[in-house]
Amino acid sequence: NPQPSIEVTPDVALKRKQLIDNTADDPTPPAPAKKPKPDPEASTTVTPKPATKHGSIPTAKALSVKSILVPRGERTRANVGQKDDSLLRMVCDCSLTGKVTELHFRKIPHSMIDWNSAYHISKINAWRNQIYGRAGQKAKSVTMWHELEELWFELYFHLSIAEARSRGILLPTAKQIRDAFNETFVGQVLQGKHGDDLAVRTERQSNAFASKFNRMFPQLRERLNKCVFGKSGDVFVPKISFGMMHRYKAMKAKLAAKGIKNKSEDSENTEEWQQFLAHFTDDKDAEAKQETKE
DNA sequence: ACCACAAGCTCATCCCGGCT
DNA sequence: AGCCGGGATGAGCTTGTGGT
Repeated sequence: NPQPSIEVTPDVALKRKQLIDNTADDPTPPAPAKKPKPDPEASTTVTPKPATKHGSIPTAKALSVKSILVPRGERTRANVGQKDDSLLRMVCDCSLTGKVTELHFRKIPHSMIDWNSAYHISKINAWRNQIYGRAGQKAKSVTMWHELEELWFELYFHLSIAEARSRGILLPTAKQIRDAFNETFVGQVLQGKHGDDLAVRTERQSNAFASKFNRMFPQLRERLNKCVFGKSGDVFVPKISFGMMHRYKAMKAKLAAKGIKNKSEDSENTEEWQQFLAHFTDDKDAEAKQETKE
């Protein structure tokens, strides 16, 4: 998969380093180039407005003046084995000016497109779907996971582990966990990164919930499984309040500030962590204060 | 329940026209 | 020419779905 030689000045080359990977005419799958993942705190709900923003808070002007290229007609997609050159262009109306713009698929030279190649078809659809999506013609909507929701998962494991160490418990079913989660979050208005109010939380459905749940904190899950192995008892579902989540978040921040390696998954042995957990659930007063502060 | 993949989201960069 | 601002575009990631 040789890089094409593109003549550019060094600084341009630098700026383009990402782009070069995919301006390549070579239409074979590129090697999965990894890059450090950004702060995953993002949590937004799909809105009909265009999602593109800069890091800073967008000005009212920027929001209201935004124009969108709206593709004409229904969503259509390319299918393997069905040649259709018309899918390589999209006629769009500019939502502001009404100007007509025709966008063209550029990823693969048209003469090289193999309509029997699943990879090529997928590239064409990725391009088309991106344009549809920007115009608000979504195929599905997504509610990003909020930091507090992820903290909930983390606490679920920590509290269950602590409980399993003190007595025999039975792990709840996926549905029981989800019900507890939804009971906590549904109807809540959480705040985004910039303190903005997000849309009211709605129920997380079983498949999506399980999908997320199973991806989170594999080490903690493993530890919990070890803790309950060979024992039995009542089903235990920890009760997790927003006050607990906030205090847990604060504690993590404190540890991080002290330079303590703060993968909570590894932190069971730190003294502070032990102490924190010990007073975590019975410290109702502190919690009540926390909650009223919100 | 798990896995593969489609679709969504954010961010960075490219691109281009207008202005100085 | 160089700067600026905003639209266009793609990468790289997350989330949700559907088949098995």
